[in-house]
Amino acid sequence: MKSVKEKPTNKTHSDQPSERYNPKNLEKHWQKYWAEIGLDRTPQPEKDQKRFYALSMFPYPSGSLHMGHVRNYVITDVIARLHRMRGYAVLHPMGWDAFGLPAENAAIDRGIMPEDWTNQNILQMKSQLNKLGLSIDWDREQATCHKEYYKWTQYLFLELYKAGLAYQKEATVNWDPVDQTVLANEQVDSEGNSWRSGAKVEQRKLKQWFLRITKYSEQLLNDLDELNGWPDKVKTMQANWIGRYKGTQISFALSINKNESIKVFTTRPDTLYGVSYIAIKADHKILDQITDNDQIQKINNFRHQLAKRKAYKRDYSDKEMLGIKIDLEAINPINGQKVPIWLANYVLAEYGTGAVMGVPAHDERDFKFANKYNINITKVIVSEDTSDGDNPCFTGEGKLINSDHLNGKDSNEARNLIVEFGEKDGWAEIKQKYRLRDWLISRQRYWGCPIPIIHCKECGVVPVKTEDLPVELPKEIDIKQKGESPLRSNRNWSSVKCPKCNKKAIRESDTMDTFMCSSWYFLRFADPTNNNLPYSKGFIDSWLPVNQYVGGIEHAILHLLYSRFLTKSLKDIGLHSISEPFSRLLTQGMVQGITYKNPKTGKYIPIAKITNPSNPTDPDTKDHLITTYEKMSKSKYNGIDPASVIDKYGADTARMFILFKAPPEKDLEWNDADVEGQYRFLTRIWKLVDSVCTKISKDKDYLSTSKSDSILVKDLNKNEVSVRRSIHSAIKSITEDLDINLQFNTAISELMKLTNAINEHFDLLGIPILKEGTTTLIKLLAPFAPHISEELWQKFSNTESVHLVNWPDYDPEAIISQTVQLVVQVKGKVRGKLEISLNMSNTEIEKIALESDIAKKWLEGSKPSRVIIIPNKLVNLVP
RNA sequence: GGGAGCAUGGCGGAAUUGGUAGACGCAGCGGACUUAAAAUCCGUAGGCCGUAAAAGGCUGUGGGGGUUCAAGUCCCCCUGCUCCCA
Repeated sequence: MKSVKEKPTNKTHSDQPSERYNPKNLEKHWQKYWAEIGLDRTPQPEKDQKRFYALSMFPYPSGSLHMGHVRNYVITDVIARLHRMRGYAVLHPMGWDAFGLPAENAAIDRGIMPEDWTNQNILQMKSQLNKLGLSIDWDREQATCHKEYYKWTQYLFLELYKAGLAYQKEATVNWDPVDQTVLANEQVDSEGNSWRSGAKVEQRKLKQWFLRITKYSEQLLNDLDELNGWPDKVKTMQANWIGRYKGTQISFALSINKNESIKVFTTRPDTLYGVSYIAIKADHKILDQITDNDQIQKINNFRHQLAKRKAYKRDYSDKEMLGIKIDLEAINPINGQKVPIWLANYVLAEYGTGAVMGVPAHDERDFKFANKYNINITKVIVSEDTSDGDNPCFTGEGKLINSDHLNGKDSNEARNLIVEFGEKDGWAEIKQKYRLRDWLISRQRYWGCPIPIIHCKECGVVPVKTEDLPVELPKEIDIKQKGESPLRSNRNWSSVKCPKCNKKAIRESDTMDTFMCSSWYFLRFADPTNNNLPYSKGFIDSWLPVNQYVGGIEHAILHLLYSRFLTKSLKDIGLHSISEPFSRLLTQGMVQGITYKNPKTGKYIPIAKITNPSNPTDPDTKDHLITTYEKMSKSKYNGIDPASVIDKYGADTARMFILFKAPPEKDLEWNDADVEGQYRFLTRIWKLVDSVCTKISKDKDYLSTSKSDSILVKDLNKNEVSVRRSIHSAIKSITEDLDINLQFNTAISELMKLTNAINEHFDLLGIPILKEGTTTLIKLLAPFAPHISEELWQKFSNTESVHLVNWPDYDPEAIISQTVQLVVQVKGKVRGKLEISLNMSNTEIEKIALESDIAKKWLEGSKPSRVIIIPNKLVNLVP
């Protein structure tokens, strides 16, 4: 292995490659060298130096690095390396999203403490990561489970608490009976199952901590417009999640007590004359008006009936509708008619006002409910389209009937009139609502960040004093404890003195949702060792927002929305001045492995058992197998271990493959043959550089005269001009692909084209152009395949790392060709091509085209009626 | 059910945003080197017709229609797939 100082020109002067490409030794060597010169460390930016913050979503330390991680980190590494070469001060850090359930499960299964298990995994993954040659500044590493970090998570929680953004309330929550914990709405799928355990989620009432994200609904929605560097898809998903909608709130007074009213929310006030009942949720506060014991008993029975069903509230659609009529009546404000009030399970408890006006003729759920309980149905809208005239439940818009003085008006007009009248009369109000709910952060688990609160009988909720932070997780813990949080059962830990009155008090035993820990880590990276504050304002304002954030699409809503919320709220608290955390976002696709499945048994077959990949069969049953690409997982036997790929081909090949195979946002199909293709390409570059060095060392003329390498364009031969064009157009397109388009696959294909172009004309090229070509190629390759680039760079007697040299600029003159190909079309069809000189005038082009054999053949002597000319490109003759 | 997106050779994917479809690579085929194989190098390649071979022609970006001198790209309809929300 050569050191940096050795001169490559002293190598064997033979036509044979003097040394074979051996990634294994070479990569280890350069990784060590980069560590020594501190290449990866974030520099103190010089005055006026531009900064660039590249960040991958930090991983959960599961203990093993998978291909999804590799893809993620290689992408940011390419971008980080590019910007370093372009003279930016680059921040490219890494950390660990280290709290969470798997650590507790490991503790339960294997008796290892969550902390030890996590720390071991971090060490292991870090060493795996380092084999990829990622230019990560490990000096800034953070792990959310380390007290140096979670101290500040707690600090931020208290800041939110003081600002009124963290609060506690009794709430119906999603309880996971398997993991014995509460889940956020987002962690429950549409079937009502836990995202983690898969268990059917139950409803329970518990006192829980919430963050008031809804205060920021409007900002979170409106500011999406400013995120030009985000995929539209993610913005749409967030907008839908926040879900702003407009409607009218209408008050229905009670017939027995006009001072009490039920507020309903509707988008269809035009159907107000069609209201035949009011449906309210089973715990609506209007029920306090009921004093009759029989009634109260009836209501309680109904509540029990609902609780037993464990119906998940978002999953009402195909559930049986249940309701009971109660002895209260409401008054329809538009006509003074009395309408019955029903308790109904289809009224969403946490959404809207907890009450709806039942208009069975024009709402499907109301229709279903009214049919079941024989509630009368009044039609008030008729469709103007006669084809759906007989539909008993018409949800569209139309003309009003049975609506007194509004008869004959259309829905839109009627809506406006009713709302206008209601507003004047005081029973209607236009309201903007959001689907977004406050963020439930309480978890009844051990391995999470403790909520720094003390409950005192005298003083109530008391925040832990800042100087007492962090509230550390106790080491002695019975992790297998079920039903109650293990923290609460540890009385040594949970019994404390009240900071205010010094009397006996109890610690909050809930820990925070891990999304809380991961919603601010990108801030800490800018000021990673601050002992007095989570971070200082100056560092945030100068390094953030993150210039390029890269991660999986699965975080499109939760992580990204929470991070935006926290960034905004901490700005309002005054901790920094930025209002959005990530200015540019790339959501990379999955890495999929080839998967063999027996369609009859449904079993997955390991690839090792496939004897004939073109006609795969089940080794046991001999059935023909179906071949697909699916997300890599152990159960499908389709995973590829990054370590084995690096062992065989080197990290550079793995990086090249993963970048070349598909555009970053698309799923990537792992394919061994393509991996070899990338290895071949790197070997081809290796050989090319070797040949150039050999040619130089044999050229006594060149060596003795110490000729300058600068290129005199006028002296170049035709081939040299063409190669020079390839060099400079490669610089142009690769720079644009990396900086603007984030198209790594096309950037690599440009590298291939350049390599091919130099190889093709090799013998006809002078040494200066060969040198320009290969050294430029090496510089352009450097962000993608950093190790081989460094090795090849040093063959040209360079003493500085290739990763510290300037990214090449292209010469616009060099790209221009003096002749261009003119496409000749006749009636829009390509009939031939002509070589013409650059910037020919339209008249000349027309003349040349008309005189050409192509025109003679296809026009058969007739004059074209029209000639369309795109200069330097195309002429279309229309007969 | 609502919303968004996608559909290009045997495969992964390109296409300056309306101007040469299939860049680049993989797999394939033919050849060179080799006793042989691997590796490497050279050539070839959408489909169909045509020819001894060429030349040449037709057709072609899921299907149908439209706008335009010109459509993978824009518009309408249909089919299929994916994602998000119910």
